[in-house]
Amino acid sequence: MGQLLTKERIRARAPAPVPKELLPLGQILDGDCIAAMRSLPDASIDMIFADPPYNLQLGGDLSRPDGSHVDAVTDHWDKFDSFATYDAFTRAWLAEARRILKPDGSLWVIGSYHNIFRVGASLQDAGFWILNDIVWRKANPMPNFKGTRFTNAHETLIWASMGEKAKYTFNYTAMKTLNDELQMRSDWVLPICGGQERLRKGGHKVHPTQKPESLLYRVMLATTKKGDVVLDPFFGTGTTGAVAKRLGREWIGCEREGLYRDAALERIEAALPLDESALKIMQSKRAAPKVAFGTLVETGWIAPGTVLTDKKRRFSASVRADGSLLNGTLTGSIHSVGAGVQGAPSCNGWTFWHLEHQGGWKPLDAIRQLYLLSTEP
Amino acid sequence: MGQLLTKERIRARAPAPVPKELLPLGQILDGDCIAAMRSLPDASIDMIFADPPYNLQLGGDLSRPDGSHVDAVTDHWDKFDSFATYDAFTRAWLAEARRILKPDGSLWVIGSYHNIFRVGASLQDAGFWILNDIVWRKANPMPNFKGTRFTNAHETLIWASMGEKAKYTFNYTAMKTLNDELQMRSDWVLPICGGQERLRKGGHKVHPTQKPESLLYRVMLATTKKGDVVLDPFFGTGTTGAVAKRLGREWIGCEREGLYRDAALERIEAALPLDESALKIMQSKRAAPKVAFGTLVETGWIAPGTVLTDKKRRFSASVRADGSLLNGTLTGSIHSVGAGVQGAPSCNGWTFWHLEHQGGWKPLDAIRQLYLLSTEP
DNA sequence: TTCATGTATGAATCGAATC
DNA sequence: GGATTCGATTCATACATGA
Repeated sequence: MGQLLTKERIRARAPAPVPKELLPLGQILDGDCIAAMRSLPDASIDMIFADPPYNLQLGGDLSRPDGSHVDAVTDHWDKFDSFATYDAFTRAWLAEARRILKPDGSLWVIGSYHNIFRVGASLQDAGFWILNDIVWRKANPMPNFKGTRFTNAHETLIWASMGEKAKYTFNYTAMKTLNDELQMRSDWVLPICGGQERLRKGGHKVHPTQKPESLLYRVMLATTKKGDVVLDPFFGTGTTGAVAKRLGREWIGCEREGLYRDAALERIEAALPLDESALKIMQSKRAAPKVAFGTLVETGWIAPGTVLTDKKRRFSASVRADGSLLNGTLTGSIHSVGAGVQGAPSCNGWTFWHLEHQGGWKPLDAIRQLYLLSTEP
Repeated sequence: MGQLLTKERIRARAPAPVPKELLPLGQILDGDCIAAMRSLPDASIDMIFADPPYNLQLGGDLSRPDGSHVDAVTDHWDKFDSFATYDAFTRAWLAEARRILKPDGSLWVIGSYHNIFRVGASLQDAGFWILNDIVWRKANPMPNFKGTRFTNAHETLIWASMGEKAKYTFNYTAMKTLNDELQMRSDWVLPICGGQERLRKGGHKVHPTQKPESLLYRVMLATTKKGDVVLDPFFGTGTTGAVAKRLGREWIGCEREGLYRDAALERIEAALPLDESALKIMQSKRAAPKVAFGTLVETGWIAPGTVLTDKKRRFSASVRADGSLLNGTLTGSIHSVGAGVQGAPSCNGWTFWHLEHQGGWKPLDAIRQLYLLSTEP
């Protein structure tokens, strides 16, 4: 078993695989992740999922418009002196990760714009070969309260093999099935972790950055086989372990905070392998195609300056560059200006406003339908 | 003009702005982008949009920091050398970009997983401060034909200011309007460039990676003002120039391929600028002319003695002749009394205090809007 | 029980001008 | 340059409360 010299091993000049009995399966290694990984043998892990500190570098306190306080990530483990310090830390854990991964294993890392560019460059430098970058589009992100930037509504994952020519596992058909018979894309719409799933103690969240199980579910289903060994060097409250158990994968974690370790063990203990019907519930729905009026302006379907009227041509308004309408001194969205000219409390601008199109007088909604048709796969 | 020492410039210790007459507006500079940028004065550009080469194999497009040409990378290239060469090239053009950007200017870069992590890390190292990473989610991407990875369905843009404390332009309200009254998020769904928009010659596309105008439209509408100078160091077939002309922004391009320059000039020549009224965008209150509460009292919009309450009528205060409020022994501005009655550290009196107006219960802000409309030219 | 309403909150690099 | 003042700013979801 496993010690025989198979054709594949000879061709790959790979050493004999490490027997699973020598690995601390189903255990959370205490302490610093680099030291913990050092205790593992070479080429023994099938997949690593890493959620390292993001190095957020937050400024002062932040309040919502209603005056309530935003509970930020201020934990000591997210603090680094400089980019150089963070890079050194990143290179160190990536080197250990590379040593313990099998030649046909793969690496996942998740991050935000604060750290992901540094991590991505470092892992390329270390010899990893990027297979995809995946965008987790959050269905329900925190808004930008001060109106100073775009709402930070996504995080980025990198999926990489051991090298340009290295093999890796990708369950293409499973992904296609999960995505209603269309190829799974590099952008995934998933909700953030909350509700029942969020671990709480005394009314407070146990970990500030607990990841949703749906995210790990898709990662593991896509890029590991049943029985594979998955390592998470930043285990936290054990989402990776819980999902691994549910999907019949082996897991190993590294975590230095005792509070997190305890919560994770309790959680994983309670996790049950999923049956088929439960799997279906985990599937993500495809994002409903939603088109903002501004998109039609940006994409040239409706030119700025176009004059819109209502069906009976009693009212008119002109389109501006940002998709707002102008009627005398009245400006705003298609809905608010539609309401304004009628003196109505509200109005569906999509059906209220009309324009000349191909010889006919059509509601905006008809243009939106045409746009949607043109962008369908 | 422009050479006078204004209050603002003295306070900011900024040098005199560069007169636009000294800039090659509406021109495509021939040659290597680094050399071309070197011909531009310091602190003269409001925004840079850069679409650099994505891949090391496109070695022909690369130059060394000294501007000399890098021979095509052939069979013997080594991965480390290639990344290092690409990084050196990136650092070189970023350094020039930084020199010519105004202190309150901003930088946009677009890339894919092949290069964006290296570019992102380099621009952080150069002192740029990332404001957002933006995901361009392609509505109609190329499928993954071999079924070996996830469909690569997005590209990444980075938007960065000149530094952590630097100012920058963000037309928050215009973006919110463009997105049907919801904050614009960091993930943008836009179609790829095709159909009529795609430049072709003899049945073949002129440029392999022509960007859609809708993408540049959103970038420019969000982060530049009318009349701003936009530079594109990798001009290609001139999408940046065409959109700049349409939106009333000035543009400068750098492009070494004569074929692309010719196609770009022809295309931009044909582009039609939007007229003034269509160009107007929704102004945020920050940018709107300020109205003091006292002005509403002075001009009779709100009579001294009027009683204001909060929305739920828990608190009340009366208006005094000088525009101050009175609540028991508490007196002061609409903001400080609003904060005082709630025991809150701060309060926006404009939205907190309400009064009876034309049969309805309206916030002070609504009266301010009416006043502003009445005074508009 | 169901529905309507109110409140809490999530990896956030979140203000600008004047004194 | 630091402190102070003015006043601009939120989306989706979960859950508790009350009708």
